[in-house]
Amino acid sequence: MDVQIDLILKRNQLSVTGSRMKILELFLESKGALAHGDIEKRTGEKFDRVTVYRTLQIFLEKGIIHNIPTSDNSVRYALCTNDCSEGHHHDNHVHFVCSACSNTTCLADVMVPSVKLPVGFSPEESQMVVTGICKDCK
Amino acid sequence: MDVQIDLILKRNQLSVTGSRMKILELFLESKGALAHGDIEKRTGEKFDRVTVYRTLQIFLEKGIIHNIPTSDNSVRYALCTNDCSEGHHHDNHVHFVCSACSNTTCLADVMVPSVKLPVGFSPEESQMVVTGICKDCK
DNA sequence: AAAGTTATGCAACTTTGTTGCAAATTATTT
DNA sequence: AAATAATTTGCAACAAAGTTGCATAACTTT
Ligand SMILES: [Mn+2]
Ligand SMILES: [Mn+2]
Ligand SMILES: [Zn+2]
Ligand SMILES: [Zn+2]
Repeated sequence: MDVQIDLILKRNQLSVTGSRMKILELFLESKGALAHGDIEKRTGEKFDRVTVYRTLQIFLEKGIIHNIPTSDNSVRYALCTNDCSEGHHHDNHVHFVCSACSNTTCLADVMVPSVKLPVGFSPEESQMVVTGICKDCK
Repeated sequence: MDVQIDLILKRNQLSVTGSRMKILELFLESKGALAHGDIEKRTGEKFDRVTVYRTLQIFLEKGIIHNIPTSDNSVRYALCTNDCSEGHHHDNHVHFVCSACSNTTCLADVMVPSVKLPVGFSPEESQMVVTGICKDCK
């Protein structure tokens, strides 16, 4: 695990620091997505709030995590599956938000379907969020 | 216009007040979606921030407006096309966010396609957001 | 081990959203 | 049309979320 964490950080030209290791570890352990608040809780107030913000920010830029669109004003992040790189994300899978446990899951095997847009609109990226009951809550 | 506004408010058992009329008017005029900030700007600081929050809140509950999922932490609202009622929205159309002008458009004619989920997941509602270049910016 | 580089934590601040309550406005009744 | 009842508004005070500059601490390179 520690080796993997080290590898991911170095691959992205990030210096290996306590907060980055710990936060990356959280993402690797966690099945679903994490909000800023989750991370603060699970790190046990060990790191400054500003550090958490900055770490998430740089992980996002580097393509280590991606964020997930939501209807409320919460911001959630999940680990990128693979081959995402600086500025180029390829996590075009569907996200599932459970209305019971409110966990957010990356459905890595479910691709976002393409839709036919009205004339004049040219798509760049599509995101899809499905709410409902997850497999742990049914 | 004024008659229409009056009608919508009364149909939803809302008392007809200055702020509600004005904010509803903004939605009727505007082609795209509005964020809380847009509304504050366009009303010209005429109403208290709290009033705007509460008005949006009740419009949402009544099914007069719906909110649109975004990847950043912004909250955007758009007028419901029709037949949405208290607690029951039926705006299952695709939303388009322009990366040039950053306007958000309801693609009322484009339905959100359904996807096949892994076993154990039961869907309730699906939302889809497409980013790209809109017809005004191409 | 020392120097150079980068990240962290603190403080101070801005923005965003919430709550209680008295005054004002709107709806209803007489 | 005036009085009463019900609802909404704005203010104040607060809480939560996010940002920025800068000195210190930690990490990396030599
Ligand atoms: Mn994902
Ligand atoms: Mn819409
Ligand atoms: Zn669940
Ligand atoms: Zn545009």
